[in-house]
Amino acid sequence: MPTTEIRQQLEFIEKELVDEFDQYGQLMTVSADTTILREGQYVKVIPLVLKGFIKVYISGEDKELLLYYIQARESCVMSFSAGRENSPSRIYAICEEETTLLALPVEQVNKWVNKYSSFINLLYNQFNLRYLDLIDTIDQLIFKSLDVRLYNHLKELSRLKNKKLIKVRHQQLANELGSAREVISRMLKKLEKETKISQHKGGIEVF
Amino acid sequence: MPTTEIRQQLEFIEKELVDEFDQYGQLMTVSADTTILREGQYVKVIPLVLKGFIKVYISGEDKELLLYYIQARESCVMSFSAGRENSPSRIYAICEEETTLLALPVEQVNKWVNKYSSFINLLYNQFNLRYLDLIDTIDQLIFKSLDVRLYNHLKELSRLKNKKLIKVRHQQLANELGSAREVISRMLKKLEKETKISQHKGGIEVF
DNA sequence: CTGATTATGTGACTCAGGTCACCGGAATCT
DNA sequence: AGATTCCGGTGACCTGAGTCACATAATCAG
Repeated sequence: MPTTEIRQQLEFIEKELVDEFDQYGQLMTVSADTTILREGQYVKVIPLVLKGFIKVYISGEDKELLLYYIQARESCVMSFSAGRENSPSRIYAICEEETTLLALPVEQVNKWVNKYSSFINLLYNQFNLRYLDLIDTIDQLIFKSLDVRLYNHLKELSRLKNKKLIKVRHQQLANELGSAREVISRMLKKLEKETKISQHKGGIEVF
Repeated sequence: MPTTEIRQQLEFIEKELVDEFDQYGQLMTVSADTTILREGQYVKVIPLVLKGFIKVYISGEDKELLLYYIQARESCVMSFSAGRENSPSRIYAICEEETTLLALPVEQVNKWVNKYSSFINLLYNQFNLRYLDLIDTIDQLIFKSLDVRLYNHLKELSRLKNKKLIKVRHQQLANELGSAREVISRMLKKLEKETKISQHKGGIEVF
């Protein structure tokens, strides 16, 4: 990713700060299906996603649950506060597609917070986003039935990848929703009958 | 609550900042069973709890779910970022007991963030706490069965009120866990059989 | 093309937890 | 004291969703 393109991506951040990003941050490209953070690990960088996205989830024995996605121009601020407190991660983070991100060292971020007033706005904004994501996840878990959750998830995937046709295994959907494959297959059929989606060999189409 | 006592409570915050709290913050005592924030409302102050605690929950049609408690010396930072973004609250906040808190105006907090470096640590710390609370809630919802959740909740209540004997209605426990009264009654019986708790007229005793 | 792997479909069963209807006792009211 | 309301207990039943055991497809490697 050429520097000019990055600058363009980050035009919502003041120029001097982007200069510092250049100097202290590490630009990295993560290949598809790479786990970048595991439960129990300690974080010392905060990622700023430039291209692609990061999927964040929790995992228990033989089951997992999607928490949220971090998209381009967003950041995993929670890893930041965890890093500062030196508390281990409770979550897993994986890049499903090739993803470009800027890894910013926690100590530098600390300094920037004091130096650039716009930066702190960015952080708060991100805190708020994540918080709302989690609230939404909880809301769906407790108030919505699985078919609704599945449909919402498909819409989210469609939005995220900016495609109508989603190429994804039933098993993966099951994992993301903390359910079982057979159940998802059945629900997909049901959603198809309700003409909310349609399945063909290419993938699932969301209406 | 006399000023000296408040100072004592806040000794972990630098003196000059507490002076500013004095000047700009509003000390208030909220009587028991008062809702201080509803879904859809906009927040313009951030509360710092001095005594008692705030219960935070979400509510759907005919069902609700406890998210977390805000104890003494903690703050509802999420309302802070929401206030800044001017996004409406997704949660409800209620004081079940008489609670003393210091209401700090969002604009002032913004200034203090730049002025007092220790303050920002406090904020991050709180962000992290809330984040972990939510993750834990989700974790329990998806990975634990109701009896375990109930037991954990009772332990939490016991810890929070610093009492072995908890005076609480079955109906309220049901609300907090997003379940039904009959179910909770049954589970309490079960927990009693397993000698994890015992019920008498005074309330529930947690071992 | 063929056999092997991987993905999906489906019926039968189980089970946690929610719902309903109702009861009896405790507390509160008048 | 008698009535009323609140709270907890209990059995019968229902339902969403997970599990098991297979049956088909679809895809892939050689």
